[in-house]
Parts: sequence; C-alpha cells; structure tokens
Amino acid sequence: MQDSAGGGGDIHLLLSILADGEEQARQLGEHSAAHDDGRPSAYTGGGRGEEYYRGVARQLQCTFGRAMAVARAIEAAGAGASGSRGTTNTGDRSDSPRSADESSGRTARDVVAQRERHHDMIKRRKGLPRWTEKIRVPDASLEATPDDGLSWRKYGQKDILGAKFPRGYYRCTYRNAQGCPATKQVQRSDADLAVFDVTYQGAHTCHQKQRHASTAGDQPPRQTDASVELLMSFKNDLKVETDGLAPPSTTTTFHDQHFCFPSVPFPAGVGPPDDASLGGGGGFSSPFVSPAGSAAGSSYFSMEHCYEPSRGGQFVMSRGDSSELHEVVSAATATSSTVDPAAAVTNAGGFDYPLYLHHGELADPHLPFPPLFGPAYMYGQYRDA
DNA sequence: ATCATTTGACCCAG
DNA sequence: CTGGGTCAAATGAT
Repeated sequence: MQDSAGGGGDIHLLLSILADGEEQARQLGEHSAAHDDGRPSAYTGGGRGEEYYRGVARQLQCTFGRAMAVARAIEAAGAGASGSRGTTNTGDRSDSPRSADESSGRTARDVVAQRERHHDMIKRRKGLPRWTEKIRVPDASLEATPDDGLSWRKYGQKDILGAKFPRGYYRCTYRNAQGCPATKQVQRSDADLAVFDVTYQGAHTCHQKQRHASTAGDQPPRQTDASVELLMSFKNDLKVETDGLAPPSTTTTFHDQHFCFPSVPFPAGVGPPDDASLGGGGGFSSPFVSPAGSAAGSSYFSMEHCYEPSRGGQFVMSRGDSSELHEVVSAATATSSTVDPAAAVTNAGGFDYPLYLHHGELADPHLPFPPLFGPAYMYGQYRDA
C-alpha cells in the first residue's frame, strides 16, 4: 500500500496538512469573495481572476475533503496491515554503510541482503510519482547544472544510449536521515546545452528548507513544498488505491522553463516565489504563490494530468484511470469557467508556450498552475539569452 | 573527520 | 542480452 517512507507518522502529518489546506481553501474562498473589489486586478490575475480564484478554492476544499477521507482510510487500513517494513524495520537506517562487520568484503549473505534491499527499493520507487521538467540554466557552460534549491546528493552517473551527455542520478540528501524517497535524474539536452531534463521521482518527505534567493522575510519551514510534495505522494497513493494497476509511474512534463504566472508573482528582485509561498502568510502577489494550501492544491491538480513523453517528444495521456480525481479536476476546470489561462499566461509573460497549447489541446486546462515543484521556477527568471 | 562526488560493478526489467 | 538505475568503495573537498 502506501509505502511512503514513514508510515503512520506520515499519515498523521498528511492529515494535519490536509486539514490545514482545507481550512486555507475555505479562507481563500471567503477572502476572494470579500475582497473581490478591494484588490487591484493585478492581484487576482485580472478581472475574472476572482471567480477563478474562487473556483480553485472550492475545488481545493473539495479535494482536501476527499483526500482526508482517503487518508483516513489508509490510516485505518495501515494500522492493521502495517506495511512490509513495519515489522522488519529493524535497521531503518538501512544505510549502515557497509559490512566491515563480517570478515571479508561481501559474503553471499550480504549479496542477498543487498539484492533484497535493492528490489524492495525498486518496488517502492515504482509507485512514486514521477514528472519531468525542462530546466534552462542561464549559461550553457558545461559546468552549469540546474539547481532547484533543494539538497540532492549525486549517487550515480550513466551514459545513456543516444544521448550526448551522461545522466546524473541524485537522491535527497536526507534520505537516510529522514527517509526521504525523492530522487531526480538530470540529463542535459543534447540539442540545447543550456537545457536540462530533470526527472523527479518521489515526493520530498523531508523538511529541508529550500533556500535560494536569500530573500528577506522567511518563514517557518513548515509547509512549503514539503506539503506540496507530500500531497503529490498522497495523490500517488490515491491513484494506486483507486486503480491498482495504473501505470506504475506517470510523468508530467512541462516544457516551459519560464514559469511566469499570470500576474508576475515574483516582484523582480525580491526573490523566488518559493519563499513567498512558504510563508503562506504574508502578502502574496499571486494566487499561485499564496498560501501553501493553495499551492499544494495547484500542484495536486497539475499532477493529475499525467503525460508520458514518448520517444519522439510527443506527449500522450497515460492515465487510464477514471478515478474521482479526474472528476475533481474536471470540475475544477468547469468551475474556473474555461478561463484560458494559457492566454493569460502568454499575455502576461509575453512569451509563447507552444506546449501549453498542446496541453489545451489535450483538454488540459489546469495551466494556471505552474508545476510548482518549487524550485523550478527559479530558472524562470532567467531569460534565455 | 565528515560529507559529497566519482566511477565501475551489479542487478533488474524489457 | 542490453540499457537503465543503483550501490558502494575509492577519492576528493572542506
């Protein structure tokens, strides 16, 4: 079942966060209703932003409600079944470097153990959400590496067939410390040296503080992307629960690296939205970077549509499930009154997003939600020379 | 000394 | 069998 690292603890955290998010959503709705005329349009994304805002809030609320229900179910089920490692979890540290304990290097036993562990890990990974982002770095030097502000530790590199550059494998720095399952693969595009394909897998369950632009006011690390990611992992669980045999891993790909939200969320110079959103409190300039709850919701919805990049670079809907989640999204779509966020974005940013159009084509109106896998939009500030 | 990266070997899925 | 993903010893950086 939900193999997410922790187990009971995570569930509680999840519940807590979800409850929090639900509340925030409620406030969001009220807020937008109350301030609909108070705020300059810029804050609402322009005109109907308010309605849209409200719709999102409503959906968010709904989603959280469902999520909580399911989470409770998971909790209940988990209590009895208690996942695999529940019992055997002796060495949760698992990392315990190497043998050094037995005589020589590796005994058959070690090998077996390792294999088991590996297998177990693979198994676990399989169920984790997976998505890809294209990140553009400011300079195309070979040294350049996309930095998403989170702490990763490189654990491998491999030459990939057909790719000019090797692929780097990273895992969360706190995997051992906090059992965070997040990993990512970074592959430089052979077409554009400044572009990287970053495939994330697994949600961060750790509480590392995503630091980037120093930014002035910072807030309690609390929610932020931790909750976002948690939600994503949660969504994954949901998915698994809903349709046991959905594709093990889905990939959401966003081909844009300039995440310019409708109302230019980040006041130039002030810093990345991530920190702003972290607060979930202070004044936010865009609905998308507002309260963490909202952000989480957005991400959640975004993740709902999973595309699988095929070899040719095309995107295909890979979701085969017709879970309620889909309904939620659809509802959200409907509620947001078919706004054409794509257009909004395009206009606001002044860029064009061919991919967005594609999304639209695929009946994917969730555009307003940037893939706020936090870090990424950091690069949005850079203009490709 | 501690922690991160490098790098070849290993394992598994397709 | 091959390619992709991970492990872990060796090595480097702080």
